[in-house]
Amino acid sequence: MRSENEELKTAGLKVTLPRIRILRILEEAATGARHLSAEDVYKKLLEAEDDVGLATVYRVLTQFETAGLVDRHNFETGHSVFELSKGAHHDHMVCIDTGEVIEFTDDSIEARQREIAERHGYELEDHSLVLYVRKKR
Amino acid sequence: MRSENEELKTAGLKVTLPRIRILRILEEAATGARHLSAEDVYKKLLEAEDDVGLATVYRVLTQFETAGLVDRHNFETGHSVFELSKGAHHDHMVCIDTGEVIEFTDDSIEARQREIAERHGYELEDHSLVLYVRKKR
DNA sequence: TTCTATGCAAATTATTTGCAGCACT
DNA sequence: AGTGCTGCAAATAATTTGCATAGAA
Repeated sequence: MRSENEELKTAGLKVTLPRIRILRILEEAATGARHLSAEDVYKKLLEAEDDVGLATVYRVLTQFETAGLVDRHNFETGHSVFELSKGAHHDHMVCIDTGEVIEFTDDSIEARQREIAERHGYELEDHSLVLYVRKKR
Repeated sequence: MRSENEELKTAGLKVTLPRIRILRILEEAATGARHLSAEDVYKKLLEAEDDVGLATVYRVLTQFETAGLVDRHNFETGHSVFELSKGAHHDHMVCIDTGEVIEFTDDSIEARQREIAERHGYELEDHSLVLYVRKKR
C-alpha cells in the first residue's frame, strides 16, 4: 500500500499538508460513502481541527482530478461530488429515497455505447450513466 | 396541432404572455438546437422585444418541467438546459468539440438497465445516459 | 374582487480568482 | 532568491426568493 506521499509525488504534486489531509479523507471514505462534495471534505477537515480553507479544498480536488487521482461526478444535486478513482471505470445507481450510491459496471452496455457512437460517425471519449432507482418493497 | 393556450391549460397553468412566449420559443427550437439554457431563452425573448425577466424565465421553465412539458438536463456544462418534452424517452450524445447534441435511443441498453437495477433489488425509476464523443477524422 | 403571476433587486449556493505571505528547493 | 502553495476575501455564475404591483378568472 503506497503512502499518500508517494501518490502525490507520482501525480506530480508537491507534498503539502492540505493535500495529504484531503487525500487521507478521501481514502477513509473509500469504503463507505465514497462520494464526497467539496463541502463534505471541508467539514471533515474542520472536525479534525485541520485548518484548510474551502478554496484550497476546491483547488486540491481539481488538481487531483486533473492528475487522475479522483473522479468528479455531477448527479442531479446541484453540486459536484468526488471519489477516489479506482482504476476501473464504473457507473452509478442512486437511490431516490435514501441518496445511497451503488456502483456497477456492465460490459454489454459499455460495448453498446461504443457501437452507437460509431454508428453516428463519432468516437466515444467518455460517458456518464446514472440509474435513479428505488428500493423494491 | 394544439395551440399554446391549450397546452398551457392542459398543464394546469394559467395562460399568460410570458408562458406563451417561452413555450413558443421552445417549439421553434424543437427542430434545430433543441437544448436551450435559461439564458438562451431569455436572450431570444429580448431579441423579440418581449420584456420578460430572467427570474420569470427560470420560474416558467421550472413549472413546465413540473408539468411534464419540458425536460431538464444537466450535462457537464455547469448550467441546465431545457428541451420540449417529446413523449418518447431518449438519451444524449454530446460532441466534446462542437457542443452539438445528438439524441438516440437503444432498447438493449434500456432493458439492460432495468435488469441491473433488479439484480440489486431496486426498481428503475429513471436514468440519465450521456455519451461524450468526438467526431472521427 | 381575489388570487396568481411577474419584474426587479437582493439573497443564495457552488465554485473560482486575486493577492499577499509562507514554505520548500 | 524563486516558484509553488495557501488562506482569506472578493468576484463570478447559475438560480432562487421577497415583495410590491400588474394581470387573469
